[in-house]
Amino acid sequence: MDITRQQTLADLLKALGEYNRLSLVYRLCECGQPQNAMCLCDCCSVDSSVASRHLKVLAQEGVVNIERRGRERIYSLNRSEVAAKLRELADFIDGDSEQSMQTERMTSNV
Amino acid sequence: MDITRQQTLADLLKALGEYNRLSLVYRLCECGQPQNAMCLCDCCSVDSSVASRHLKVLAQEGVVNIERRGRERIYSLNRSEVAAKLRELADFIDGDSEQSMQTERMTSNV
DNA sequence: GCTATATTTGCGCAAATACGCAAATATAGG
DNA sequence: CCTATATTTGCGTATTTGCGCAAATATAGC
Repeated sequence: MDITRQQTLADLLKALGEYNRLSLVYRLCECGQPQNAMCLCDCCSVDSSVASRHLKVLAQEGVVNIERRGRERIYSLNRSEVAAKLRELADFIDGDSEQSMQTERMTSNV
Repeated sequence: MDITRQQTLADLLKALGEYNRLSLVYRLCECGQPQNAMCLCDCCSVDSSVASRHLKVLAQEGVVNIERRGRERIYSLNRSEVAAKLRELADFIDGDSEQSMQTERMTSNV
């Protein structure tokens, strides 16, 4: 496995793995439409500066897109991309590749 | 969304979102069979104590199972469970539920 | 019991991280 | 230009986190 890809994936998971950031993602997911930061920062009751920083992290990892509209930033979820990456990892762990089949039942080979 | 579940999911993602811990998961995934900690700690070239702690975190989050065998601990991946949780999140983000369809194309409603 | 191996735990340290506040910046709208 | 609103940035702080080393613990095998 590519070391860089592994690091990139770890960064994505880390970005999603913080409670308030995950809350932002959930919020964007549930409300179904792009939101500005003021609106988003309600959902995790933190200072707007904190929300801004969290959203920046999410943007850096490609989780959200930013669209400038006047003095606002409109954030939208990168639904398909993020979902695809998560599924890719799930597939790898699941062992759709060869290595799982010889294992799943071999754990009792003591 | 349940706050506790959200926190649990965040914890899982955080556990996976650290480079060396993700390396351990990859290693367990690729070698296809359970491993002890000595063997695993090679893959991320850290002290065995560090590997032990990382594996403990992964075990707490249900990523790996521990089986005691003599003085060794044999770690195995909880493949299906972890993959299922990742897919669940992917599905949620993807928006298999109602809210996505009105959105995907509405992001251009400026 | 003694020794060797595997793992865990205590400790300290350095770096990263999340946070809030206040100031700075950007821009809409008068 | 002035004001109001939205966002970012600088700064200080408290907490968390990853790490290595050494000591402690557990167990296999003699």
